[in-house]
Amino acid sequence: MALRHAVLAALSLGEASGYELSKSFDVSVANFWSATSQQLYRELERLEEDGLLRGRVVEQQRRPNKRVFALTAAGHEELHAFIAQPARPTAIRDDLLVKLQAADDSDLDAVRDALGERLQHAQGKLALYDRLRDGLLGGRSEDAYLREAERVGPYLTLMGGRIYEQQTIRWCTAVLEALEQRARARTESLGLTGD
Amino acid sequence: MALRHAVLAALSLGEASGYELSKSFDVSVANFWSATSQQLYRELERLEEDGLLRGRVVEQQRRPNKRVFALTAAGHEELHAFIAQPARPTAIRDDLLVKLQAADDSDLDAVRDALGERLQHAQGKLALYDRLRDGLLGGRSEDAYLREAERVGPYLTLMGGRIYEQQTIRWCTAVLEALEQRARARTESLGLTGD
DNA sequence: TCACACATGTAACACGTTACATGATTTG
DNA sequence: CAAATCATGTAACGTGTTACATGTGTGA
Repeated sequence: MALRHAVLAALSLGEASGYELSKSFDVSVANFWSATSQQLYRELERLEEDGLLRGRVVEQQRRPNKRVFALTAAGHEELHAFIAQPARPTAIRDDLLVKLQAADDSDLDAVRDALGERLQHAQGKLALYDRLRDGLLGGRSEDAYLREAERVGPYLTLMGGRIYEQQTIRWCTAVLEALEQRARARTESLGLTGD
Repeated sequence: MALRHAVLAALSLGEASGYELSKSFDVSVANFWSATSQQLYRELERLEEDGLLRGRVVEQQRRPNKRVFALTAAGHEELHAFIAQPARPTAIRDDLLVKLQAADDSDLDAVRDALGERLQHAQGKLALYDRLRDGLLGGRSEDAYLREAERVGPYLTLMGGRIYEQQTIRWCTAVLEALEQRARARTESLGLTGD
């Protein structure tokens, strides 16, 4: 029951179609949960079967019809119950960390590449989050927004994502620097290592 | 092929039994990948079948025998290949963010509890990582360690975990404060919101 | 003596990924 | 005219979680 609640959370802000959800759950956009469109279509079916969502077909001109889903009362209840229930710690699982953990000196170039890619990706996401943030704030200050807005969740999760990407950028930069220093030190003392 | 490489990475530093691995892959200890012991035993079987590991039984007095696994040459090759291969962005999936995203004012207490728990957990992990760090450094400075140590991966992933927990602590604290300010503002202006 | 650490596993199920399929409309 | 966007799905497979099972030795 994991994606389930993420979908309910997304729909708690308003109805959406599977396709629309698949946009905001995309790995390179998501700020609180990610999933493929295939997962979403499957989960939406189940949620409707279980009575937590209701879908209706919206006919469109010049593009395919879509099915738009909205929470039912049961769906809202389920969400409140989920929020109240104790959470377990989140698992760390990151390919980049595995690579770094296992790398020896012969892997240095590959690891540097991987770190560079991650760095770029984090910078892109940070820029995206900043744009989303400006959109949410709409000219108001953060303080004013937090006082006045009806729902502060989306803003606070966005800030979570923002801090996460900032930290990723700092870490990648530091690790790249450490690896370069090490590489320099190694070439300067050729053959004198490992004694 | 995800856990697979994490296990190979862990064993690249030296042989270990399933039980020993299950300790370091525990959610509340892991700094680069987490998994349950059940997953590990299953994966170790497969890795041995595929010739990437070799296991041998170590007989012990006063406790059950254990099977200790070590990388084969093929295992090392597989690791190098994995490190060289391009990585895809990591998915964000966090129950706490889902809760925050979905929360309305009636959920505030539950969300505060969840944030408090996460905060405590992060503080515990940070303290643990600091102890592990001291152990790795063994009195040397970070600079010296990065120059002299044979493998810097474990230290750098540990620093990744450390930064991650520090950032979590900062974020939780900021969110808790924002929620409290909001709660105060709400009770002061009863009934005047929403216009 | 009761709980916890050590040590390994099976079985069933839930969740996530990848590949494939279809077809209209808009943009370059 | 090709590519991207809109829109929904099926099938097969790989990964992760939960519950259960077993038995010894150590410390409170």
